[in-house]
Amino acid sequence: MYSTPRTVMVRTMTAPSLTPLGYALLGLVRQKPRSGYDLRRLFESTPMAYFSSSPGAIYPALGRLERGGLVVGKVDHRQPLRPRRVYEITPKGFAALRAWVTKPVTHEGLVRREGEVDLRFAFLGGVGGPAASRRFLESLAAEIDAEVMSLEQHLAAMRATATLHGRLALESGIEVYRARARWARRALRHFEREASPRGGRRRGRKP
Amino acid sequence: MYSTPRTVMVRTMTAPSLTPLGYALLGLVRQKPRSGYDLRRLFESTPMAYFSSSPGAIYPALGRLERGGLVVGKVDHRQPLRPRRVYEITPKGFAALRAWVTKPVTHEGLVRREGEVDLRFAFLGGVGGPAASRRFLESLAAEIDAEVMSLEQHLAAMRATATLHGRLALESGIEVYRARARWARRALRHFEREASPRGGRRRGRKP
DNA sequence: CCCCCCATGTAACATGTTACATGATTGA
DNA sequence: TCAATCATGTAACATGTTACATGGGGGG
Repeated sequence: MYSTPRTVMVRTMTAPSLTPLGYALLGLVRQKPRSGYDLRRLFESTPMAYFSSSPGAIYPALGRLERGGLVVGKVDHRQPLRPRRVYEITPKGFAALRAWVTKPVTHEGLVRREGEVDLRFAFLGGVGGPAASRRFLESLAAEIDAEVMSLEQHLAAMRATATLHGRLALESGIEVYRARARWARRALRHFEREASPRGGRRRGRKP
Repeated sequence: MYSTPRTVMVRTMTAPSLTPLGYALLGLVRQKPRSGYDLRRLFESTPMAYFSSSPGAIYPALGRLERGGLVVGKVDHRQPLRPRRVYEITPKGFAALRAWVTKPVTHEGLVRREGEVDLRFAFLGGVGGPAASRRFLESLAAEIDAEVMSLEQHLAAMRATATLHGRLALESGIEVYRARARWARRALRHFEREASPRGGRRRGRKP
């Protein structure tokens, strides 16, 4: 039914494969050191509200990142209030973030896990150069095109049988993907100017 | 931090509040009686692939629906193969589905829980009349407009400070919402023709 | 005196993921 | 006999949700 991998031996030593929340925290901590409370407010007051600001999600997730060696927490006593634990990213954490952010967009990543693509792109600025952005946007546009074609075939096939609402819902999905493809191709132009492989101005790499 | 409801006494006897998967199964079983295996194939081979086809998700979820009295499973021995459990929706299940599908779109439902809105609309055809579709699409368009305005304010506020990638990611989100609003207003026209409160042709209500 | 803000955490619970188990029939 | 298809299920595990706990400082 679902693809059953025959190879079970590999046991990739590397990627511990975080949850979306884990990567979100990692990417935000890379931008600048932040406490759990900082992150909670961020999830409350910005478009990142896709993630829950609940302490029962964030504090355990930060603990996992720290146990995995991807961030380190340092206690900050300077405030008169209760001491804060401020987290910074480690080289290992930076490597994990870059690996996640720079991998090409897949069908799976586009269709399941909503929001992941945008999040990866938003963090790409800090960890990859313009070439990485180009690769990302090109693979995104290609995956979207494939998905749109697949959805259009479905729409044509169901045209006779399905209900009005079913067809309309599918058309909504198609148009959302079309809008994203247009955005990807427009964004691509921002990175094509600086196409020289090593020259030109480049964006910062590390914080 | 998050809104703490003061009223704890209510304990609404009614809505057991299913997960998205629970509602998806309920809506599909309403269309016609289906087995767990039917539903798995559906999640594999259609744009509903947003949901996992894994048996470890679907069979327990069907069991919960049945224990809650929202569906009933009947064993089908007609096939020469292993007997199938075919589920049908109950009146209670139909009521729960209609309650979920007809409630107005909220900010929460639009921004968190991706895909919920489209799913609710797709199922609305079977359980509500054109007036319900109109109400749904109008509340959806209004919520999207509000969200777009909020995102645009954020974009303007971050214009100076944020990175190129952050701004572009936000623009992607805005354009996706705009595409959805255009769709909602176009879909609305499908239901405004038959605007007479009780007359005109009407869509089927029950299976 | 009480409540709100800052700030961190934990416990119980429900759910989805991954992997495994079972079992009959059909076709190579 | 082996593999594939039909068809249902369970067990271990990680994670998010909800609600509760704690504790100091400032303002009305």
